[in-house]
Amino acid sequence: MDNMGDWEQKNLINELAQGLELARQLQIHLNVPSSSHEAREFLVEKILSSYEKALSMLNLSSSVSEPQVIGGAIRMSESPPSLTGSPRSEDSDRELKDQEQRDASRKRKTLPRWTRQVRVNPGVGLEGPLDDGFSWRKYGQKDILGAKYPRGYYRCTHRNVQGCLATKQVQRSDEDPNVFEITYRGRHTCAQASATHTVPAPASPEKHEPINSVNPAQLQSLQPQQTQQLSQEMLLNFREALKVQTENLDTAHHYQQPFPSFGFPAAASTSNVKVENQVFPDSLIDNNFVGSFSPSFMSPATSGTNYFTVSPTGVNSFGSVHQNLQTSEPPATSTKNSPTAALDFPFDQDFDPNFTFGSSGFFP
DNA sequence: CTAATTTGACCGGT
DNA sequence: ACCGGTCAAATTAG
Repeated sequence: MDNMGDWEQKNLINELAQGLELARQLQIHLNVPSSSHEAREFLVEKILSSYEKALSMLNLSSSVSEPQVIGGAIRMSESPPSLTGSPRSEDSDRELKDQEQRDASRKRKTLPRWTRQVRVNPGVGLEGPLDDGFSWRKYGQKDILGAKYPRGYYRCTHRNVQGCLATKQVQRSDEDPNVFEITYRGRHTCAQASATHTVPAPASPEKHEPINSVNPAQLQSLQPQQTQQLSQEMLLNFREALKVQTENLDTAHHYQQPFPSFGFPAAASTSNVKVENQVFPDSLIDNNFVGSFSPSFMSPATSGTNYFTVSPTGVNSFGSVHQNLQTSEPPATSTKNSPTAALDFPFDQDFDPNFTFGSSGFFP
């Protein structure tokens, strides 16, 4: 438990320390009226980058779901690692489609799935969910029985290109238009830096390598053995550093997940994270399934939803407040329309981008 | 023009 | 058969 962990640990400490230092600088900048917006934003970007990397290193993936499996039964559509689009015939002729790629690979069981309940504040100017920079593309919408609002289905934009299997579902609460349930499923395997992640790499006159662009080949060749297993002290320190309070909520059964969700835009007041179903890697070949460090600081006995509340000390409002929330009824266009909310969250379970450090990159 | 969304049908598990 | 999830043609947006 300490072989390659040291290296990761070191990097993580370094990353967090860097984030801390950057945050201090940002604080200083905030007190100085002569500081430019660019400088501040730059610092924010750097901080974000640091924390994101740290989180990636932490490789959030819980193990040991519950004794009782919550009807997982998630069928995966065909997602062959190769070939192009498969023009499947549809409604007209169902005779010809049978055995082909329909059943391509059914080894996929249940993907890890976790749900966040987001509550947005209507009072603030820009309410509405955040956009973490992931590119989502809506591919469906369904009316759910018993729910007033339909559920939107989103998938990663780069699924066809890179085979990113990440999807999410967004459902609005029945009565509170400010509460959304976002269920994420699968992990991003694509290069997902888009929105406000543009680390310009200030002073590194060495090489000019693409920082954000990740080669799919690189991603695929990433060995799923590099992020995991940190000492408990590490995690504790990390958690304390983020000043995250974890409170136990009721709700029947859901495993807790160490998601130190800090720094949401002012809109998101509370984020509720609950893991519905966690699956251990079946064959370890699919994605970067690594996971399984056991977060011992979380009380395993308390099975329930956990709220991560960010203490309003100093950490808040990171990221950009892009919103994509439309809550209105079109006049009378088509049959039935429904509000669509697109939410995004900055964290995944584990993501291992290239290890190119933005600025203070040191390499072994 | 391309790309994303809309929307009804289809599919598979329960 | 029902219900949730997905596909893809049609439509709309950029």
